[in-house]
Amino acid sequence: MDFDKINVKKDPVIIFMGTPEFSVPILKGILEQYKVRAIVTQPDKPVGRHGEVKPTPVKEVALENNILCLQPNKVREILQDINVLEPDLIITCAYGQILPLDLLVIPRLGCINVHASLLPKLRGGAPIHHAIIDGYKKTGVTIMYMAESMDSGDIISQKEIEIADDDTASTLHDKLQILGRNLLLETLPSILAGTNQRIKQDESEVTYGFNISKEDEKLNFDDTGRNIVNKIRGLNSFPGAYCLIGNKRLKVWASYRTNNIFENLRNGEITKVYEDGFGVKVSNGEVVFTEVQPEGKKKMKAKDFASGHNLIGKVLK
RNA sequence: CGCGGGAUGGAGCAGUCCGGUAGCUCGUUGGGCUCAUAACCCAAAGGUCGUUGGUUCAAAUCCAGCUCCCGCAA
Repeated sequence: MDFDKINVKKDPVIIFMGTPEFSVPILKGILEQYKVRAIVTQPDKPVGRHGEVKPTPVKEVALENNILCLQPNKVREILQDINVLEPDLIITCAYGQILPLDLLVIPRLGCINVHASLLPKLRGGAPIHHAIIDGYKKTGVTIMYMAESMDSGDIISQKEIEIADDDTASTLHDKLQILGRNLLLETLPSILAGTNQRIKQDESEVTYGFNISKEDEKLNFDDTGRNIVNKIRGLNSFPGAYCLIGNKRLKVWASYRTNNIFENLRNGEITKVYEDGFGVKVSNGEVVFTEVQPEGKKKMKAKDFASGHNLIGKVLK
């Protein structure tokens, strides 16, 4: 039988590249409607306290669905394999490595990426965290073509979302992964048909949200209450913001700011113990910690922490 | 065998080095004070000190093993 003559649409050959939890709903969304020829993800790495080697969340989906899974240390190592598969389209989402130009030019329809911000805002590896830390009022997801320099490619489609005052990086992450899945599924037909739009990024509007560094996780009580609270919720629930009490780390998981002024206290000094936590003096007022976690302990209500420690007069750093 | 902290009434902690009556800040319950209160005062209940074994006249405490929890680093 000659399949070309009975008008059977050939499935596009799609390769998916992604790694963390964020990519999973997006990959699953694709799998509901399309075939995926191969999945590329980061190598299994030792994770956790005992160095257990665990597959990446994306690899688990590949295994469940019996899809070819490649885990090169460097993408360059699998250029040949990708070439052989003759992909029509490569879809990436939080893969974790820069794709070389040699790879970008392989698929007939190009390489597209699902990025968790409204590009050109927040290019980089941690757009969700930075959207909150940097005090953005809204963010979103972008489907774009991939270019050689990071997150600079032409925009295909975008969807916007408000950042709520009680959003954390974690809740925003969950909202954006759903938004990203929906937007990708809406956009894919036009991409596969070659009818999608393609908009250049406005370079004058570019901001960055690079990966979180150790220094980013440390609270600075000379900063404003607003910035401190944003940092705390922007790093919840991973990796967490911390400060030092004595020489021990204290992670801070939740907080709010007040307008109370304590002029004769130093920045970082405990102000008061309240019903729902304890206050810390900051440059322009006070931040009340409501959930904390000392080294070696579980998360606890800040009020409970205060019960077991005499905090008045202590200074956090 | 990566480094380290921890397990003590319902919660958070002290006590362990140097063995000898179970302590602190809260919470809960009852009572009192008050126009009133999440404030204050008084009282009560609630713990075989993670687990197993050892040493001892005597173990939360010393010794050995085990289980579970967590921080750092990757």
